[in-house]
Amino acid sequence: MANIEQILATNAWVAMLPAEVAAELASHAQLRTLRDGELLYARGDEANGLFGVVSGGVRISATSAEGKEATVTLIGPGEWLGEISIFDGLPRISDAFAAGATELVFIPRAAFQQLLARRPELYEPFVKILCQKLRLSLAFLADMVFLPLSGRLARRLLDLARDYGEDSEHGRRITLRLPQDELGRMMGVSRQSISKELKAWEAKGLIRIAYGEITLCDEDGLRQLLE
Amino acid sequence: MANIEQILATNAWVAMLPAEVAAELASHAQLRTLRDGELLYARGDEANGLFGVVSGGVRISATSAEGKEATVTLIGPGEWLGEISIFDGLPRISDAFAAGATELVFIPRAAFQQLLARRPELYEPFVKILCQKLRLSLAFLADMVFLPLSGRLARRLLDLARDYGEDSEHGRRITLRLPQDELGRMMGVSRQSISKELKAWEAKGLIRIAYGEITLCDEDGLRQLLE
DNA sequence: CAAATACTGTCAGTTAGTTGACAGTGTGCC
DNA sequence: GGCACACTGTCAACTAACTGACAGTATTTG
Repeated sequence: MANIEQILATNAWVAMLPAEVAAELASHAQLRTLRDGELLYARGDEANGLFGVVSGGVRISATSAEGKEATVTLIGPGEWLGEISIFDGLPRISDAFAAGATELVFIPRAAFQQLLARRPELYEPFVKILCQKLRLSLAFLADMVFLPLSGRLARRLLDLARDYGEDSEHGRRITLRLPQDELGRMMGVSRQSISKELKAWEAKGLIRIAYGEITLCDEDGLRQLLE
Repeated sequence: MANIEQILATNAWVAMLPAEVAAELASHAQLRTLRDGELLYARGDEANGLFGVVSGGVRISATSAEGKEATVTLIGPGEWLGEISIFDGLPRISDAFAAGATELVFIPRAAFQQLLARRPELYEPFVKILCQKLRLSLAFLADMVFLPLSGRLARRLLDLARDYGEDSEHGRRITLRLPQDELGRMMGVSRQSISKELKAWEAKGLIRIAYGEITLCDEDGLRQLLE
């Protein structure tokens, strides 16, 4: 239990809370682990609780009527997921899968709700998270309409490099396993379109492509593609 | 002042609140009116407060680097706008214009924040509104990726007919002024594409087209376009 | 080690949607 | 009534992205 409290304390959002509220939150939290690709929840599931990523990651995705998949976003260490259904009580809107071996903290809905009623300070950080996600999704919508694939892809790679990158010999390397068909699912385009775009950038020296791996050599050059 | 309290009381979200909290909210609210097309706020503005639509409507839109406009959503009577910036304190992310002559209630940010601290019951309805908007925007994103224009347009017309429709001789008429170039801005496509699609539907008897006005004759037929 | 699997590159043919142009029609206003 | 303006319909030329196919390379597994 002390373990969970320490884990939660490292979270930027929880750190905003008064110590005793954080402790109370920790007392209801459980640890969960998932193997790569394991389903955490599916669209339409009842809201069972709130998850915080400790290590690994969670891929949030949607599935079309014909079975095509689109990756909406990746949730990394220190981030939360599942808040929407917790607050409004409606079913999950997306699917969530582990991206790599993943550790999570889980806070059951009932415990969270009771805590929320007793400790309204809890609203503040989680409302900020909701706002952040709303801003991100509106920005993404605007990009969908205004930017061609090249711009959207450049933005996504820059974001991934910031959140999941490490500096290497030739530039910032994205440490995620990132096959081009997964990038296609993130951007809502075909694998072939991604391949063509990346290949053109490699020829210009903007990036380096390896097997399931991308390194950004010229981040400013990529930023110019956003206009 | 009693006037504003009555107006607020008709709002579904405010009705969820204890009477004295609603009264306190009303005591800080002001009435504002806008002419058609008038700017309420612009992207990048400081968050000055929260708005509730009493009559008329507000068009939330985004502008690209090249000056193209996209309509993100319409906010109608009984709905709120501007919550994101109120909760997180960051600048406005979109532009907001009056769609037709519009009456609003305005709650200044400072008053709302103080009230929120004193009356945490206020969080509940507004968090639900945030959740609803997040769900809508995720659903719209999924449609963008999965559905062709025909499906997205059918969905939008059905939604508009539900929110702004009246039953008429030939079916459900959308009472908004709805020129095809505005529909194009809503869907992120050109006016010509909208015209072509609507014309094809009219030929099949699904809709009737008039000057700035659309009537849905066969809503089930339109729903089939969503698969 | 070989075999299986995962990933990348590329091509040809097709399609959905774009822009720009222009004609025609409906509405509101002096 | 007639003019200005807003809105609709349609065309041709173009482009981005799709699908399906196939070859080639890297990595993992038995």
